[in-house]
Amino acid sequence: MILIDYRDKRPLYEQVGEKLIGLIVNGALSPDEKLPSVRNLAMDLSVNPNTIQRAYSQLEQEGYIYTVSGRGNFVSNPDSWRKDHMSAALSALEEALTGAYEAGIDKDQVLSALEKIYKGGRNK
Amino acid sequence: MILIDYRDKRPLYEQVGEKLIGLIVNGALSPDEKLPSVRNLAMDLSVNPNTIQRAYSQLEQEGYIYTVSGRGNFVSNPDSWRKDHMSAALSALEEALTGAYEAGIDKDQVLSALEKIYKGGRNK
Amino acid sequence: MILIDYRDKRPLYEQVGEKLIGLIVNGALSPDEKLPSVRNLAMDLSVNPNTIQRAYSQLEQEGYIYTVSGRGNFVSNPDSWRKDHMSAALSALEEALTGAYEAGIDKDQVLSALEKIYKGGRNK
Amino acid sequence: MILIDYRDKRPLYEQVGEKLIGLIVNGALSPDEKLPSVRNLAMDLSVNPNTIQRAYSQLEQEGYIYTVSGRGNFVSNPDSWRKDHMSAALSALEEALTGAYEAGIDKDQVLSALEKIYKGGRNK
DNA sequence: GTGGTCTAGACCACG
DNA sequence: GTGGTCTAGACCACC
Repeated sequence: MILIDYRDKRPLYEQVGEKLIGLIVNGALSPDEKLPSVRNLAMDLSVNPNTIQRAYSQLEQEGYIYTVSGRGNFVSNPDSWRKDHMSAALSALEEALTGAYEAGIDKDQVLSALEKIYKGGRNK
Repeated sequence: MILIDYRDKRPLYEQVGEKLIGLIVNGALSPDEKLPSVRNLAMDLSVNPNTIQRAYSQLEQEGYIYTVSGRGNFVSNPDSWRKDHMSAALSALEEALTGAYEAGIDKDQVLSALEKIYKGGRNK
Repeated sequence: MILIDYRDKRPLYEQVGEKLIGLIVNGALSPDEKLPSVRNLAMDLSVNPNTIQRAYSQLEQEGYIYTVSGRGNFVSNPDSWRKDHMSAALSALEEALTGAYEAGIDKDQVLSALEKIYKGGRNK
Repeated sequence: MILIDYRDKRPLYEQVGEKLIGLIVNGALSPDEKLPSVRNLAMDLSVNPNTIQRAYSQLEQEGYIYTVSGRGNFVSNPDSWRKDHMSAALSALEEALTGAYEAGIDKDQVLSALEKIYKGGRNK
C-alpha cells in the first residue's frame, strides 16, 4: 500500500502522510473508509507506531482524515480538504512556473508539458 | 544584496545559495565576475563564515561558480549550468503540474497562471 | 432525539450526557419524566449500552436524574441541580470573559454578543 | 515561570502551551524574545524534552512563536496571532454566554461579571 | 483493539 | 548547544 524510501531526506511521517494524501485525493480511499490502524500500519512499514501516529495527526489537522478515538481513523469528506488542497497545489504551481520562467524555459515547452499531463490523464 | 529570512525553515547556507543562484541566473552577476569573499559576505550577513563557505561549495559543485584558490570565487560561464538548471526547473514544473492536475485544478486556471507569469515579465 | 457526532473528540458518553442535560434544562424533559431505558437508547443510537450507562451514571451523580432500580431513570426536580448548574455556567462565563479581556476584545463587542444571545431567545 | 498541575486532566504539552500563550498575550514575553530552550524548560519542569518540543511545535503552528533551528524559539510578532486569537476568544465567549443564558442566569448577573473583569483590569 | 500521551534515550543537521 | 526525528516501551481512556 505504501513504500518508504529511506534515501529520501524528508522525515518518515511526512513521507507516509504525503503518500496517504495521494491515495485519498486519487480516490483510492473513499470518504469514511477506515484507514489501517496506527499499530498495523506501523508493523507493515516496520516503523515505530509513534511515527504513524504523527503522520495521522497531521493529516487530521489538515482535514484529510478524522479520528474517532477507540475506533480508528477515517478519510474525511472532500469538502474538508478540497479547497485548501487546491490552493496549495496552485501556489506550488505558480512557484514552479516562475522558476521555469527564470530558468529561461520557453512558453511552448511549458505548454507541451501541460498538454502531456492534462491529456494523458491520471498516469501516476 | 541578500536578505536572510530567519523564519525560513531551510538551512541558512541553502537560503544564501539560492539567492545567489537567482542573481546569477538573472544576470545580475555576470560570468567571470568576482563574488564577495567568504569572510566579507559572512560579515555583511552577520553569519558564520562556515555557512557562506558551505553555500559557495555547493554552488561550485552545481557548476554555478568556480573557485580559484587564493583568488576568490567567480561566476561560471552559463554553459556550465544552464542545461542542468533548465532540466531541474522543467522536472519541478512537471511535478507541480501533475499535482495541480490531481488536485482537480482546471486547465484554464493553469493557463491563466501561466499567462500571468510569462506576460508580467521578470519582476522578481 | 439525540444525534451523535463521531467527529467530536469528546467521549461518546460525555456527548450523550450533555445532550440530555440540554433537554432537561430546556424543559423538553419534565421532572419525574421517565428517560428511555439504557438498552433502548443504546439501540437507537447504535452504541454500546455501557456508554449509555455511563452517561446516566454521570447525570445521576450530578443530580440531573435519579435512578429507581428495576424501574428506570427519571428526571430530577430542578432543585437538585439548578444551583450547581448555574454556578458552573457562571464560572465558565467568567473564565471566557477574562480570556476575551486579555485577547483585547472590546467591551462593546462583548455587549453586542451579549445582546445577540439574550435577545434572540432560546433558539438552540 | 510555569507550573504544571498534575491533577489537570489535559495533556501536559497543552497545559504548557496554554501557559506560554498567556505569557505572550499578556506581554510578559515580548516579540522576538527568546524562549527557554526545549531541554532547559524540560529540565525545569521535570518533564521529557519531547513534551516541550510538542508544545513548542503547536505554538509555532498556531503562529505564536517561530523557530530557528539550531538557535531557539522566539515569540512572533503579534500580527501573526492576534486575529486568530481574538476570534477564538470571541467564539469561546459566545459559547459561554449561551450556556449562561440556558442555565437561566440573569442578564444583570452577566453584566456585573463583565464590569468586574473589564474594570478590574489585568488581575490575573 | 483503538487512539493519545508520556518517558527514556539515541542520532542527526545546523551554526 | 539547538531543534528535529525516531525508536522502544509503557500506561491510560474509550468502546
